[in-house]
Amino acid sequence: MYMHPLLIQHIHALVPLTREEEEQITVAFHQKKLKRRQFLVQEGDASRFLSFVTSGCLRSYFTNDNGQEYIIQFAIEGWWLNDNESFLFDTPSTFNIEALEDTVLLQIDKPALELLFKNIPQLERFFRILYQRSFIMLQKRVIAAMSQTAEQRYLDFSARYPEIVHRVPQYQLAAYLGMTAEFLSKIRHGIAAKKS
Amino acid sequence: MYMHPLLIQHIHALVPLTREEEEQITVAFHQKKLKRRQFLVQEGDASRFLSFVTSGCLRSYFTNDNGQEYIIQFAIEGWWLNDNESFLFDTPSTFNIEALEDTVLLQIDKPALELLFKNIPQLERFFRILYQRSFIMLQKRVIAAMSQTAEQRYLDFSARYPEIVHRVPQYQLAAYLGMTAEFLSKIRHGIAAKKS
DNA sequence: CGTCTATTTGAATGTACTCAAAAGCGGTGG
DNA sequence: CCACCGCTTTTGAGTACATTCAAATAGACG
Repeated sequence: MYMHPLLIQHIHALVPLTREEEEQITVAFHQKKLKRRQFLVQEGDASRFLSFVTSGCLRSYFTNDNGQEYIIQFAIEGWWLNDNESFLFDTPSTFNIEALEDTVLLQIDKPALELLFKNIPQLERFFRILYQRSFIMLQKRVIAAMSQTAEQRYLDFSARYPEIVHRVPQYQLAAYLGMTAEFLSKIRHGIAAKKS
Repeated sequence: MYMHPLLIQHIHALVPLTREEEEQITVAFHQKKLKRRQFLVQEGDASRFLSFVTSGCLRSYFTNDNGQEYIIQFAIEGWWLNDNESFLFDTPSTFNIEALEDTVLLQIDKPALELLFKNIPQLERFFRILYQRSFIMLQKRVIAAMSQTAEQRYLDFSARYPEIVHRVPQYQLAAYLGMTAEFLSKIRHGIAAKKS
């Protein structure tokens, strides 16, 4: 069975793996394809799988009582995503994950992952480092949300993730950055005016 | 040498440990005491130690170009803290950690921690789970910062962490919640008025 | 008690939001 | 190839939430 090499590359970049371990990891994951606008997880579902994106683009978001959507994360090739709380504690998912493009994922469920952890301590280490890094990134996002204006947040994000900016619709970028679509439009207008 | 049992209890709550492993962990940490207002880390320092609080209270915060302070985290008994980015990547710290009360910590440096990870795979698992949970909490904080009013954030925090609310000065709570001290005062005034 | 720090109060201001409507854009079918 | 439809982005006016600055008041600690 063909399996995309990106996953092993990705893990191997942080921890050493033997050929046999690579093989064990590879067979533990299965592939899943999603069409654009298809949901991977919907609010209320159990998020049974941890997913790694090999191609495409998704968003995870939650909807508040007023029906307003807030995007928690975008994920493109080489990114992991799932509802961690649902996956870790076996609770219903509090948010939705939707494909923004046709997407291919590699998935693993919790029992299979626990088995891998047992056989391959290096994998536990990999995820320790991965979550530690994610933690650092999220702290930066909290600081940005608290201390920066909407324009600064947009400029910083554009500089850091230009690829995502041109792949997702503008109103979803606004929902990620914590502002309204109208206001982001005005910010962009303002920036364009300054340049000339 | 006396060592506070809270650390081992804390780890043991998530992963099993043998007596020997407990002993190994215990001797790897050393105790550090801080007086109120003393700094554990200052911006620009290398954050060489990972710290676990056995008593007292600290804050980690960063200062922006205008001199305004934003609190990233409070830590009381049973909490970990450090500048993860500085610790993980050996870069200068971007924020400060200050004791808000007389405080006792257990500390470990990176080489000693790596040695423990090598000898005790369960400890790597412990930190994987710890960072995963921290990640979940931070995602919630991002969502709160984006989607809730200042009053809602204050009420939610008060309900979840009443102990911290009464231990730290109000202006620092404001700096954690992402609002000015003046506005938090007005919020509290408004809530008191509603109740009567 | 006096000094320093923290909290409260008020007025003016600013940043971002809401609502409404118009304009732009991309795909689809005639 | 053009016309239409739905979705996205833009524009504008009015408003709300939160900030800034200044000053008064309250509290804590030596």
